[in-house]
Amino acid sequence: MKRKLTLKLIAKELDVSISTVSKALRDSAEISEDTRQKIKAFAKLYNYKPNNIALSLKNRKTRTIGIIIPQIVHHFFTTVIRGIEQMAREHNYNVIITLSNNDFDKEVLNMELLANGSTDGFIVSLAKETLHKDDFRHLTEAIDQGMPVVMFDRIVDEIPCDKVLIDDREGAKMGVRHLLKTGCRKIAIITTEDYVTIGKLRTKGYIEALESYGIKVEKELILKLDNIDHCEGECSKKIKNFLKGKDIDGLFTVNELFAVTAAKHLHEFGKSMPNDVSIVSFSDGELSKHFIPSLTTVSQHGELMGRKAAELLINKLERPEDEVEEYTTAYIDTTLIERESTKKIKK
Amino acid sequence: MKRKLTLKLIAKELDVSISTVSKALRDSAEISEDTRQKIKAFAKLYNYKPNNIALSLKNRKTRTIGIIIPQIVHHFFTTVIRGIEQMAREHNYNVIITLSNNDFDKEVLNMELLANGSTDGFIVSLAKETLHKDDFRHLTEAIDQGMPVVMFDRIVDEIPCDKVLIDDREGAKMGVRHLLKTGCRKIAIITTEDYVTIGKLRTKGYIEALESYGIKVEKELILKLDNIDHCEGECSKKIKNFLKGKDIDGLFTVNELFAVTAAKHLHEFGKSMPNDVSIVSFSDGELSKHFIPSLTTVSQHGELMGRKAAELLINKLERPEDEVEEYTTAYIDTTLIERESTKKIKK
DNA sequence: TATTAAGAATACAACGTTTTCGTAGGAAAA
DNA sequence: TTTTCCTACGAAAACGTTGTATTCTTAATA
Repeated sequence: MKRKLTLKLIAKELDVSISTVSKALRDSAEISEDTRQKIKAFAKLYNYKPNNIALSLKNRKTRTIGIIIPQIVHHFFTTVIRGIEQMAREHNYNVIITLSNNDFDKEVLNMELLANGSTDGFIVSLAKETLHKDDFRHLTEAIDQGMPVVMFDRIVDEIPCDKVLIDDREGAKMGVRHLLKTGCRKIAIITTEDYVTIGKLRTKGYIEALESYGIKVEKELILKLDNIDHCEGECSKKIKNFLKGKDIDGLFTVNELFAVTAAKHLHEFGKSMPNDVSIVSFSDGELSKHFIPSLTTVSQHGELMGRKAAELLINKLERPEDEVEEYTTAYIDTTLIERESTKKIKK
Repeated sequence: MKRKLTLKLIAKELDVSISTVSKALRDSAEISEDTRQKIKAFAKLYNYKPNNIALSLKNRKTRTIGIIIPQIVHHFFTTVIRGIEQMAREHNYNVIITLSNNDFDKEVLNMELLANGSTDGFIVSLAKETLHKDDFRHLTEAIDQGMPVVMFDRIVDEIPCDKVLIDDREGAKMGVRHLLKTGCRKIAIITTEDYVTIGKLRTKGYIEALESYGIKVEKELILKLDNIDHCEGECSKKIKNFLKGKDIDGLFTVNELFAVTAAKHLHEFGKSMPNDVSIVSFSDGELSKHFIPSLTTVSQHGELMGRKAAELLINKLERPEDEVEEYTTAYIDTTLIERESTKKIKK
């Protein structure tokens, strides 16, 4: 197991000083053409690569972005990560990903860990438990220490930092209006409890869409569930009970899982889609695409979101010292993707 | 923006030397009880945390594991990552994830990047292009430099390192035998070209299962496709043509996407599942669970795989210098998950 | 009283870089 | 011959740690 090549070793080998090697490799004019070539040839031959850790220490910069997210198994997050990765790569940054598993303590731990030298800044989507606890000291602390933070998706308004959001209200509105345009008039929604921001906003969009058509919002057509990562047992049962006997012709759900679970139960009740009930779901995933019938969705563009978040962070990281603090909140538009779970719009 | 607290700053503030601070914080007996308490109190008050970068440089250890995978959007990989994360956390290691996007150059780049000080070792699943190119210098180089490498899933035999594999042959065999047990006799397989190891092995398992039932393997019941990340257009068409007019009663596929695409076409052909055709798929994902009918799958336990890979790597990282090199290949068993796409076994 | 031992703190080197400053030696100018 | 100015290189500091070696007190011993 040979040791990694360092400037020191090259210096010793070629009988010059470390500084000379360093300068030669960085093409400094201080070093004669001859020596420079000799050193570069040697370095290339033995495949010298500077040690990033040493560079980080020296520069007090790591060129690394830390991502802190609740769950990687969500397709949405994976697309966001891809977006961040892309943008980071384009600007020569690396990316470290850590998972909070929706656990507050782990989120705090992860941040502290990364804050101690491993990253220049953070891109964060908060754990559910954190939102519940309403405790954001780990975030404010990082910010106080001069670490830029960008929050996305699961954010909290009070924290002074850049934010990237899906335009949830507008998206839900668009989705529900699509149901309305295709002729649905009795539209239910399956959403999350209000403490989950996105659920709240999407519910709002649903209500606004109905109102814009002059349709009265009926409480018993709204089902609020805990936002969990699977929808079996209890959750599935609630949906079943909610749908049973309801004479709806449209259904809007805030995520894919609610949609397919509902579809299953509707199927059991002998209802067909889209003829008896049309479905539109907020979504990020593969499920809707491959489901039979494939689901019309309000698509979230996680990749764009990631790119935007990374862009904001990198801007902050590279702004001159004396620039005034200023925080942006960016909204990522959603797109309606028409598939088989809704009828064609009547012309 | 206040600067991060360092030993030096504490030393200056308390008017002692840096060494004293360092030692006090590490509870060295060299420092008097008094001074120790004073320093620890100060450090705690101002929330001192040692700088990991400096530690890494000093110790020539980062306590970080680098994961290099083709795609994070695959549910399978996300479960593997979770397993690695878990095990790493338990042993006080961090995890850095980078994506190759199935691109050879990016894989090489990523490895070089991480190899230059950022990680102590690697857990790798090779990019498709890398397998195609048959060029593994980046791996052997890392290994030569004393960086332990563990390969999983997409491996290559020649590289001297630990490996973790799904028992693909056995898994496929189990899946196909399940079809046989439920009464299927004319079973097709949709698999990948042989250069993808897992496809090859799963095809082998399929053949062995048939043979164990004394059923002749028919070439026209085997469809080999390029292993791609989506199955639309060309790929979907091939499957359609393959299925058209075939009088099969069972279908085994090496991944979920092939399965649902096939299911769609069978649906179009008016065939019902599982009555006309039963389906078993190798799988890792959510799709099978929520598909209608839900798919019987050979499940892969990515989390276990991740845990095992991390365990092997950490073992290598922490073994004494003089221990003999020895490479393990671990197999992770698969489990058959019965769902609605197959009939009940006749007693 | 002089020597030693202990206890308590500090100095220093090292990890691998980059960069600022310094200087040796030679050529050109005075 | 002396002075000046390049050219080409090297020494040293710094980033934040830690471990070894060293120094400085003070108290105990001969």
